[in-house]
Amino acid sequence: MKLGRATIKDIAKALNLSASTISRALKDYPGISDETKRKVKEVAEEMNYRPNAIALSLRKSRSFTIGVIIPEVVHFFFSSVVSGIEEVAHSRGYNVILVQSNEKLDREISSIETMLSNQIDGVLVSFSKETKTFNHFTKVLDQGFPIVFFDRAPEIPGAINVTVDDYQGAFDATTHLISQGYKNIIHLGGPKLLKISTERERGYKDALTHNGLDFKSEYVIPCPIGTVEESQQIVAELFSNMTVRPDAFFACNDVGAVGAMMACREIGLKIPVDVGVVGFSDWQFCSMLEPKLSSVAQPGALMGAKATEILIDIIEKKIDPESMENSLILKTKLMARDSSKRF
Amino acid sequence: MKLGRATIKDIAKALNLSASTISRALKDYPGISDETKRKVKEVAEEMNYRPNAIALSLRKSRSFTIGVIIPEVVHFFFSSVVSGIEEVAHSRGYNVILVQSNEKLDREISSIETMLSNQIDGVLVSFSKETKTFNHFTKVLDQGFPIVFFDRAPEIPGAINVTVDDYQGAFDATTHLISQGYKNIIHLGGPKLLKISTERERGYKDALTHNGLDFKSEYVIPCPIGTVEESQQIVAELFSNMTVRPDAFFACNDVGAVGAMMACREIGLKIPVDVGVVGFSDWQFCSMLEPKLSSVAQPGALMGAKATEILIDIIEKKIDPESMENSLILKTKLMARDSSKRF
DNA sequence: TTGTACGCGTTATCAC
DNA sequence: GTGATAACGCGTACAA
Repeated sequence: MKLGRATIKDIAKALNLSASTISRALKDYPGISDETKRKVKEVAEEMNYRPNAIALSLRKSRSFTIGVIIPEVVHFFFSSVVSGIEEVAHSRGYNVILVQSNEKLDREISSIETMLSNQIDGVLVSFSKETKTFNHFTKVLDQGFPIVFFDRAPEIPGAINVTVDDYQGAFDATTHLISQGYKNIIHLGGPKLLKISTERERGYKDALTHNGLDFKSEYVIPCPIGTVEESQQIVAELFSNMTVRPDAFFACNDVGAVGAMMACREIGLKIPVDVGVVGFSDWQFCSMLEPKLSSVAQPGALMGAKATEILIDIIEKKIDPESMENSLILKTKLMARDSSKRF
Repeated sequence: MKLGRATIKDIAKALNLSASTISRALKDYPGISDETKRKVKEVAEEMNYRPNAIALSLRKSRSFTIGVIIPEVVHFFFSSVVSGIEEVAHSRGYNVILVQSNEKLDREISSIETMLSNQIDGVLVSFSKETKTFNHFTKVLDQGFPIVFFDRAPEIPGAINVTVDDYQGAFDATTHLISQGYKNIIHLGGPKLLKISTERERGYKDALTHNGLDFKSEYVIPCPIGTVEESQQIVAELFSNMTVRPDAFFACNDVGAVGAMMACREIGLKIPVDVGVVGFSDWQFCSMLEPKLSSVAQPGALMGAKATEILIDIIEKKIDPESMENSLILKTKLMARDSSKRF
């Protein structure tokens, strides 16, 4: 009874019954006298018995636990996703085990290993910036282990991916800028390796040509690090060097957009009068800035929720991974605020 | 071999050896021929054997997993803490299982129950705003189950708490405002139930009297909801009603501070010239605002890391919870930025 | 209505 | 050097 870890056996001894009777009584099996059930439950309560989930896992080869591998938690988008994941998992009776890769490939690899060792029922993954090959995923995937990817999803045949429509989001944002009369729109890009970056760039490009504007490759400027300082500096240099003056920025993420806003303010350009700015992700702080930053909202919590539902459905064999649509693309929503509205 | 879940027994059969030999060979026990070891490891690799952590947990009554119960993940401070927790846990060979209470008491209660059921080795807790009684903690604590509280910590005798020095942080912030010449300083308070709120208010009060200013209870204004809109509205009303014009705000959190900034801007007051503002927590966006918001930085990741170290030390009996200091108080750091600097 | 025996995967212990 | 057995906590087919 130490540590309140009373087992079925302990109850059995206390009542002079067999372990199986206790087990059955606790689960209201038919064929156990009400009297016994009552007694058993009473004693169980007294000894504060708690079923041992580990023993159950071992028996059923199921842990009712799902794993989550993300680059980092301290990130508005990812924490939103985790929130959605946790919510759905909890409501369906699953625990969530969380690992950050810290954008490192080796931690990503070792994480799935531990997860498998721990008899995790399935995992949700958004891979690291370092990840270029996917053997560590396909290997376990081929063994029938359920994995659902979200946001940063690999192009593996048969992999199930939940993403947002980055292309459309970027297209909308750029179109919006054009509709507000901006003509020289710079795109501050993200890490080239990630599909989300290339998709956003593609949306930007198509929106331009679709609206009769020229796409100029020198208008796409990568911000590999992803800090405010970086984009602020890049934009500042831009204004001092470029022959044609940019009048708008569509950034791959909100942090980049903030940098652009700061750089503009520094050289005395007014937003949105002189320069328009739109970000991507719609982090909380967008509406706290002055002027309020326009941004493309990604449904983070919804993404987490959807991905989790799919994963658990696969685990519980409610759907067959072979026969399903292998990608779910969620809609983004342009939040047009003061930073890009001239009219 | 289905699902790559080869067991020791499978290897034993394949090699015509006993399970115990395999177990020993895999762990390089003395008294096993090198030849056997080689073969065993080879076959294990081939069958891609992975030790079953669940079986191990059952045997050892240890899961090498710690639980984390927090109000919500989508929160800069808490996600920082989680990051620190995950980091330390990982480096010491522990998994992290995450649950959000969503500020609900009942979810908090059921969470510890599942954790105990899952043979979690110990938990880290920051309780919900709803939590007024602590029986659900003391009950398991008394059974010798390791719990370490962080940030929102209860006043239970013997409970181990890791917090930041809210009092000193508030004292510093208020003193800073005074030193900049502000005289009518309003405190935008947080939820009364939380000790962090009362401590911050106490720090504010003491800083005033310590500097020869009067503390007026009507200058402490609660913001129970905690949204930008709420504090914005409260501050706006303040300016229209109060006889004495406030010239500074020390908010219990950054969101409240932003609301104050917005309200001031709306009625044409310049920050920091007319009004000074300081927040608490130093969220990422503070330095993205215009003017940059001064705030009291709390070491979130460090707090998570420290709490985890203590918890694991207790679990591994490296320290005795009875004989240790039962509270660790981390220092805050005032980040004085443009929103409060007149000189 | 209740008890017995077995297995989930692993390892410590004793035996040969 | 290696094997057999028991035990961790639980559920269940089979017996009584």
